[in-house]
Amino acid sequence: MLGVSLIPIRSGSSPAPSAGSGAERSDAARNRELLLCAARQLVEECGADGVTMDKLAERAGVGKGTVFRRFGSRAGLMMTLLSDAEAEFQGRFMFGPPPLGPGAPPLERLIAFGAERIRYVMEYGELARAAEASLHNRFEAPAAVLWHRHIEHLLGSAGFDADPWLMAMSLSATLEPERLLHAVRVQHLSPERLEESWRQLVTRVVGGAAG
Amino acid sequence: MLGVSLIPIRSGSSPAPSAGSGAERSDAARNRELLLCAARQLVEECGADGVTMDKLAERAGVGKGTVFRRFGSRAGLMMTLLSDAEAEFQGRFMFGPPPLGPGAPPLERLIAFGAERIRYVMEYGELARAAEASLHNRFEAPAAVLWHRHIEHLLGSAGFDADPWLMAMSLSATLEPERLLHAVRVQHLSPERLEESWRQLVTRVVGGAAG
DNA sequence: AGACTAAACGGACTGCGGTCCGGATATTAT
DNA sequence: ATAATATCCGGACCGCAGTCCGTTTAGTCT
Repeated sequence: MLGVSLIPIRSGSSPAPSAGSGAERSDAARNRELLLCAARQLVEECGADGVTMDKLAERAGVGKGTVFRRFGSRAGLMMTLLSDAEAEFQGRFMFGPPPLGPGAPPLERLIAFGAERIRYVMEYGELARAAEASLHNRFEAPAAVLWHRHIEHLLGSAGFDADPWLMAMSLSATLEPERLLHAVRVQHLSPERLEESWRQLVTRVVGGAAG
Repeated sequence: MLGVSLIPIRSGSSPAPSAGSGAERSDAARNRELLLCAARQLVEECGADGVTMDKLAERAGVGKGTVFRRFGSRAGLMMTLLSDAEAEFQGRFMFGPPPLGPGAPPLERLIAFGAERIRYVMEYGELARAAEASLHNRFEAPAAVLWHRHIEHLLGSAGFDADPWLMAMSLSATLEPERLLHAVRVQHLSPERLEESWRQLVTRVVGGAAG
């Protein structure tokens, strides 16, 4: 097992600086707090899709440049807002109790992973969608890479013998927020039905054999 | 079999008006020709991602409003540019020779469909990606609905007995242009490897059975 | 031909994400 | 305390997709 570090995503509300030489300047820290607070307010008021960088800057009482220096982009802002929930989810499927965490058979872990992911998207879907929107490298995002590796690893453990890397890509595609949100919110499919279909999918992929 | 109409997408370079009372006005027809011609030039020069609506309007010598009246949106423009290739592809998998068209066993048709789709994306991927970008209802686009129904139908014919609608959604997700382009252009996977993984996927999905 | 009308035109305008750089400020060294 | 400096701030600015509405024009009717 590789020594993968947990939570490679942006530090959430924690005050710790990322790296480099000196610590974070006090005004910068203060502004980050203001921005995160204002952002959460705005998400609650307008929904994730209704949050604009201008509104956020105005609400927090800072300049627009400050917003972009802090978060890099709109997607970066959304990732930051998600980071706590994301870290908690990562902890559960990597170190938590079975069937999601280690201890259960790989196929059951895969099934549980999909089910948990669907629930996650039902709760944070808008943020998650916004976090990967327009990002030219949404597939390289640390969280996405981690999920991919996890699925790939479970496929391998379950005895899947043909290109687990690509199969993990296909399975990840099924669980993308945009698709799941559309299925539930527009086409009115129940999350339970999505979970059952995921179960069918992974069971057949792991179990079946193709010449 | 339902009487699905072929090519429900935007009429390409054909001069025919869509419907309604009167025919298309002559200046409108002239401007559409100018716009399509200019658009193809720009795609060749700048790539699909480099085409902006302003550039297009200037190149065609028309106002910006005209561009949007004609195509509705940037995505609409891209769909129009794709319509010929798209119609040809649709014709092939619905009425063409086996194994893609009718006559071959469903599983072989599914395998061929993925392979052809991958080749299609290798050729028109940028346009296809741009055609479904930012569209709030990319999943409702006529072409996407048609593919979905086709896959669903093949799954049913192959004896798949559990929620073919959702399974078709998962399979479609694997074939999305953005993902395939990223796999080939950024991660340098060969199209052949993608095709083989698709073959594994559909074979297992169709063949295996899950309690 | 001349008047009438519905359709098409065009470009100014808005809102957005993102960039840039001159000026302000916190921190450190003296 | 004062000076030096690296960092941060702010908002003007850009390019883009998409909208709006006053103006022009093609087709039609007399």
